Amino acid sequence: MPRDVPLTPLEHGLVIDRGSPVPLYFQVAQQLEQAIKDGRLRPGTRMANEIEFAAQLAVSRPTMRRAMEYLVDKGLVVRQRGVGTRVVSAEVRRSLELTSLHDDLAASGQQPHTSVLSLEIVGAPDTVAEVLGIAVGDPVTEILRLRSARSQPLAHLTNYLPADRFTPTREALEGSGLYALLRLAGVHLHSATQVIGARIATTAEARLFGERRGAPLLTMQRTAYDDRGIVVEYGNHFYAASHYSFQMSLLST
Amino acid sequence: MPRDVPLTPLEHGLVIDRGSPVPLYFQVAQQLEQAIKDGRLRPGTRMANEIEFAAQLAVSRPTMRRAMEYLVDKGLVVRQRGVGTRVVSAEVRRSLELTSLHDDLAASGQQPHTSVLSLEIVGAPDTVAEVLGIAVGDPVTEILRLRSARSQPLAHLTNYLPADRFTPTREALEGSGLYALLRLAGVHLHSATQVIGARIATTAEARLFGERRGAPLLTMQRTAYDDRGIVVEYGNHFYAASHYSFQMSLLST
DNA sequence: CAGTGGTCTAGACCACACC
DNA sequence: GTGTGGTCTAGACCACTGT
Repeated sequence: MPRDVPLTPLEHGLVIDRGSPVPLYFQVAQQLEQAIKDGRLRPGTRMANEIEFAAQLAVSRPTMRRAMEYLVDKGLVVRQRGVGTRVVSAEVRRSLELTSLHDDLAASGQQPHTSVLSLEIVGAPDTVAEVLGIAVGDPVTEILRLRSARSQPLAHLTNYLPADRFTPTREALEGSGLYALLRLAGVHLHSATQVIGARIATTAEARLFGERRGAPLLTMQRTAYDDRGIVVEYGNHFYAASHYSFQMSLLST
Repeated sequence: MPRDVPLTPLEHGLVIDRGSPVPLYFQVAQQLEQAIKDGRLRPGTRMANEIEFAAQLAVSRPTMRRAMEYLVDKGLVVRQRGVGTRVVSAEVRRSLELTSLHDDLAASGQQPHTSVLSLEIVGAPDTVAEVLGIAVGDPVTEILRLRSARSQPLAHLTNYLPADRFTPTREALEGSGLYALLRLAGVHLHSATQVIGARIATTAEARLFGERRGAPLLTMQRTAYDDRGIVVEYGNHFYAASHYSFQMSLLST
């Protein structure tokens, strides 16, 4: 009788709306996710098995199963055959709430301010042309931005986009992140690769951040791809290491 | 008739073995993955729809579907309702072959060499105790390693593990990565969080890498969690920025 | 042994994209 | 329209874990 801890009965207030366009599995998954996040399903508790859940919610087992898989993919729950399903610890959950492809700074909750230093269409320099897969001199949108938090400049961002594709306005760029704007413009982001390194600031770079020459900088180059494998954006950024670091979380396998 | 490009017929030599303990969906998924990776399914080609695939392989549609979802999750394929399934471009695919939670250096194919500088059980210093969730002074395994590639030292790795859990041998550590050893020891890794930053090397640190004081260092702190939310490992590392950078890829959403 | 999650089937209907 | 992927059902059997 593996009821070491009493099962979590379904009646945690889950309701499903069969008239909604939202898929059933997603309705269930989201409500369970919320229940975990606000503590109604406590860390370490065993959940009822999927058959029982399915029966009580009057959905089929595959549908219930899909909801569970969603939680597993999000790292909120661990399943073991023959054992059951448990909610992960609060600490792990907190650590997983960090983002990755999202705008770096927005997540850190420091109300960042972005000023556009420059926004123009230029001929692609050779390194940019190579990355974007276009010819040297082809028109690209070049965006230079300075990000600050608590009026301390933290990051200098340089981005290149193929000019024919989409060119944001200054105002839009000050209001939201580049990725959000791309999504609004109907670009289907697929994936990105990035390289993070470090180097020493030049005098001019250090001055940007109110530091001295020789200060450590974090650097990041990122290339973002489209659904169709086309490069959407190339970014070359540097950050004041004394005020900024990259935080990320990883799920196993 | 949306057959802009002739569908990829099933007969790319896929075979399934119903006697195998390997799940059907996985057999199919792996063979398709292989076909994409070695070019038999070329980038941009449309694949036959899942009904056709299922019929030709004599599996049910949900099973075929699950194989497709595996490819989507790996970023190898893009699906659009009403349109079809296409293989992503070769460039995107290559960019996605980079790892994340795996051993950093192993993937870069530089045949790294690891020397164990020190391996002992010590009382937990306060920061370590806090991260591992144990009391200050409790026994922890402390591992100091130096990683080199092409006989150039690149990284200084410091790890702490709860001593009661698992203590690797020197020999094992020189042969394989810490994470591989943990897995062999039956530890179910769940997730990890890491922080990447930069700073300036002290004289002693610089000497390790054959550099001068003031050289830029990349730093990384990582905390890895168990299935059950217990901290398995805490690492505090620094890297010679002139010879090392972190490369990673991200899948959208 | 009983209980759990993991796999698989053979259907069905729906939502969306394109012509 | 037609064709595609997205959702959903109601069963079945298997594999693993624990007692």
